[in-house]
Amino acid sequence: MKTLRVIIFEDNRNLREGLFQLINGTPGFECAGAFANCMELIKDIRQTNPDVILMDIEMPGISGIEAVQIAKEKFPDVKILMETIFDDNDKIFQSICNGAEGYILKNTAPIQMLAAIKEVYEGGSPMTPSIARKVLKMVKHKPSTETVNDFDLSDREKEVLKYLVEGMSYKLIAESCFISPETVSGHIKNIYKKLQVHSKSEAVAKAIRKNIV
Amino acid sequence: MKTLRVIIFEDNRNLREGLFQLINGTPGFECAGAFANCMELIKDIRQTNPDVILMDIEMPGISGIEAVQIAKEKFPDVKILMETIFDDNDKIFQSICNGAEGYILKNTAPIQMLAAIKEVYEGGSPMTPSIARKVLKMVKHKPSTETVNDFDLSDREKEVLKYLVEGMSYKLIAESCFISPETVSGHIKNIYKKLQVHSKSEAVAKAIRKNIV
DNA sequence: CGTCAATAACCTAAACAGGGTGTTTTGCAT
DNA sequence: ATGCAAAACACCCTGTTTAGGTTATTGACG
Repeated sequence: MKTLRVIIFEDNRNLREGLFQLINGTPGFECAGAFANCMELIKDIRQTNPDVILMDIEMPGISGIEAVQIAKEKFPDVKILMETIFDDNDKIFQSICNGAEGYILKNTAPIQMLAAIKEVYEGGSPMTPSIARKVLKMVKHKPSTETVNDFDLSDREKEVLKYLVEGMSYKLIAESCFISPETVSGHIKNIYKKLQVHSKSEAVAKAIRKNIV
Repeated sequence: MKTLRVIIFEDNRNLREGLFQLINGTPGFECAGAFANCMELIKDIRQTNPDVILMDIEMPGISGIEAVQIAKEKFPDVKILMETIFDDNDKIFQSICNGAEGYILKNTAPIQMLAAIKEVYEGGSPMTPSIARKVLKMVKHKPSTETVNDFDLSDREKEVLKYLVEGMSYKLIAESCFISPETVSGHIKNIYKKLQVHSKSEAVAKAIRKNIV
């Protein structure tokens, strides 16, 4: 199996050197660089050509979160494993949005740290359970898309509503459904009653917001 | 430390009995029950009073996903660790929404299985890296609310558009803005040009979808 | 001084909201 | 199978709203 090239961005000297030793001392791993900040991020990455980057979230100057964004833009294939002391919701969320693959706490045992490096390389997203817990809460709370409510619309009414949302006139809807415009009008009257609205635009807004479309 | 009471819902007999042996054979763990289906879910939980439930996602009759919902409703404090063969996006997502805490693949090593049980009990959300990867994608893609695009609408135009989305007629908007209906009409013409639409409903749909409101 | 946003007005054809009446289809229960 | 109720269909009428066009004044900004 290929030896994994790893580089480290970590401002704490002890930790940085500790990780360097750990990685270089383990068969199958190789630490191609260990840097105290991200001032020369692009250059550092280019010169070391890593498979995986270990990135501290909290760093002076360019933070790990910004660094992820920059690095991912230039080197989309490199896997990034974030290291953090605090499992702060906001920072995790930002890192995710910027494209980091894994998230582990710094107090993770060395053996698991190495396992995590290997896992990000293989396409997984290792994360410590406490961080995973927070990520789950994000997933659970963000898409507040529920509303089983379809307001008792019939199939035909839903179809007509869909066309309404697309901005079509009664006439166009009639053509799409192969029915007369008057019938469309009839359906729309019923839709309005069921949604309790009085205009196309209100119906469209409600349809989108309540996710009926 | 307290011995963890675990129960299992798993239709595969070999796996069920294997897990039962594993858990009962490990100090600090105790398997209080192992069931082949969720027909008597509530009764089973009440009688065994578990700390953690190991729940197979794929089961005949009541699926693990449904079971999570039912169980969490009656016993909100019990931690649930889902087990699955396939890391199917949709099932994971549903389980999360129903409130399960952890997600591991069935081929996870026994030692990690036990670690996962302990972790859910302690408030974490253990998950195998491949599942975590999918969860991350959900977080990352769900709030796709970006679109810095506000289509160069002026402040007044945005205000008018906001009222449009609320379903107001030109006349009502005019009153809300203390301007004449003709002026509203003028603003709306400009809005249509900028959004490249030709009706209220299209404008409303675009405003909501592109998040201008 | 020119440009742009905001304001205002007028016009016309088309579209819409809301009300009614009536037929055909179709699923469901007796 | 028979018959009811709910959908889907179709048409009419009336007044309102909207889309799209033109034109023009004001004040702010560089």
